[in-house]
Amino acid sequence: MGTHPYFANQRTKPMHDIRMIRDNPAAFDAALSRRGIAGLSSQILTLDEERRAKILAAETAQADANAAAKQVGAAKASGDEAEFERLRALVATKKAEIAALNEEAKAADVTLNDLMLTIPNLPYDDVPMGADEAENVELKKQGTPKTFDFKALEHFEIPSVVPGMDFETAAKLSGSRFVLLSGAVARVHRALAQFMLDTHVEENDLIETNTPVMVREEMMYGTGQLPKFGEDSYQTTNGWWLIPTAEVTLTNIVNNATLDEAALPRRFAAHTLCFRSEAGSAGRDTSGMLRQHQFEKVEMVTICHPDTSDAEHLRMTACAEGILEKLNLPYRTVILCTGDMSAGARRTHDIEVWLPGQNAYREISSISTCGDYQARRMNARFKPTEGGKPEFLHTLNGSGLAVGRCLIAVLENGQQADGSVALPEVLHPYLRGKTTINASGKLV
RNA sequence: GGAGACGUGCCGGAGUGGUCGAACGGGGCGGUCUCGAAAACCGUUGAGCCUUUACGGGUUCCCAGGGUUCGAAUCCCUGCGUCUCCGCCA
Repeated sequence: MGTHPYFANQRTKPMHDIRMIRDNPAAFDAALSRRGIAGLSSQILTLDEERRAKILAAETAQADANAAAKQVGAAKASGDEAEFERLRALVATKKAEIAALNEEAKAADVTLNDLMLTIPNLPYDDVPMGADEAENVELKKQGTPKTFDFKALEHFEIPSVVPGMDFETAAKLSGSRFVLLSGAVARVHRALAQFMLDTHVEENDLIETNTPVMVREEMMYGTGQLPKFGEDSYQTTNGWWLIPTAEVTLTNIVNNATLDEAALPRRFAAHTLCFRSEAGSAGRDTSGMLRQHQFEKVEMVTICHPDTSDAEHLRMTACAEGILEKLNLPYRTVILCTGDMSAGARRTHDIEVWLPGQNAYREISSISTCGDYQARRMNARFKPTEGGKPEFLHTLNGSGLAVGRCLIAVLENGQQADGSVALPEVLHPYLRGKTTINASGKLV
């Protein structure tokens, strides 16, 4: 297994800071052990030493050759043919030596990088240890699930919703895991997206952004979808990838850029389509529109100084929670344990909304701080105001929120005994004052 | 889809085989002048890696990869990208 071409070009340095590992191998091992990975630092450092020795040898030979090559011109100019020939031969000899040494140096470098690529990000100390989602820790519970004096239905069973949520026709058009919304349901779906984006722009000070949904392959490496998770996304015949989340476009805004520290933080929000193959999800959430190949999401991304990323993580979480609170939807917020976090995250908060039809909390937002993991892959840095070398930025991303899942939550939580749905007050202005989907599916 | 041009530092833009990490201009930073500011003038201003306690030294990078050459930003090949004109089109 060789290094992927994208990483072979040396523009990026995958995720881990080798200097940090050299300086404090014990801390590195300790953090990884919390993810169930045994001490790797000694293996890494051995490879690192070998790599540096090879580089030193290659560069020394190169320096010799350069010195000789420089004198060649002078020898020729002064007419000293013998000296000219001697130097010329010397450079030729060195050249072969350098080629061999370079090859060894490159091989050592590739070996080290390949190992580093397989290592997940280090969890922060405040992330609870655990094997799987059962060991996630609840941080907050907001709102009380409403008790219904009738059997709460799932969203696709509610009489007023049924006519506006057509899975059969969607299947005819596109297959399974698609839905055709119409009438009041489509309207409420649209209203939700508008409401979320407006709130983020006007109250949370995020920059409204409208992004492409097809991207170059390189961008999928920047945020970490590739090389390992390509089967989760779709690619067009001419090589573009359909974004599985606007995290890809919003975060890669700073791909290969060096920002002024004064320009930080940059906080973006975008409402986009998202596309996911849901490979490996066969049989899960097959009814209703909880899990689709195509869905809409309002995404938040923050690019910030390393010192502020913890505060930004809390801020972003609050931005997402605020949407649910305005919609009067009960939710709980959990911090994912080490075993449930994705490879790129250093800390993740999940927000789960109450779905009466399922009698359960279900994920509606996932908010992660990636530290400098993505920034290293993207080569995204900032120049410190007080001078000095550029440093890697920190990046965060979170849903704010998944529009389709939010629609489900609004419908299920608002359902009434007569089959109608009472809509949250904050949506009324977006519905020209309408407040309810009546039992026959009409917005009134 | 057809035709062509181009890819250089924070930006604009020179450079067609050696002395080029790269002219010149702009921007940024520091200074002189000024009560202060502007203007003017002077100076300074890329990044990665290796090495060094440090000062410093070395090496690589002019889209990427390969080739020619004693020597490449400069020549050749391939790929990627951008732009312009025509056609088509929401």
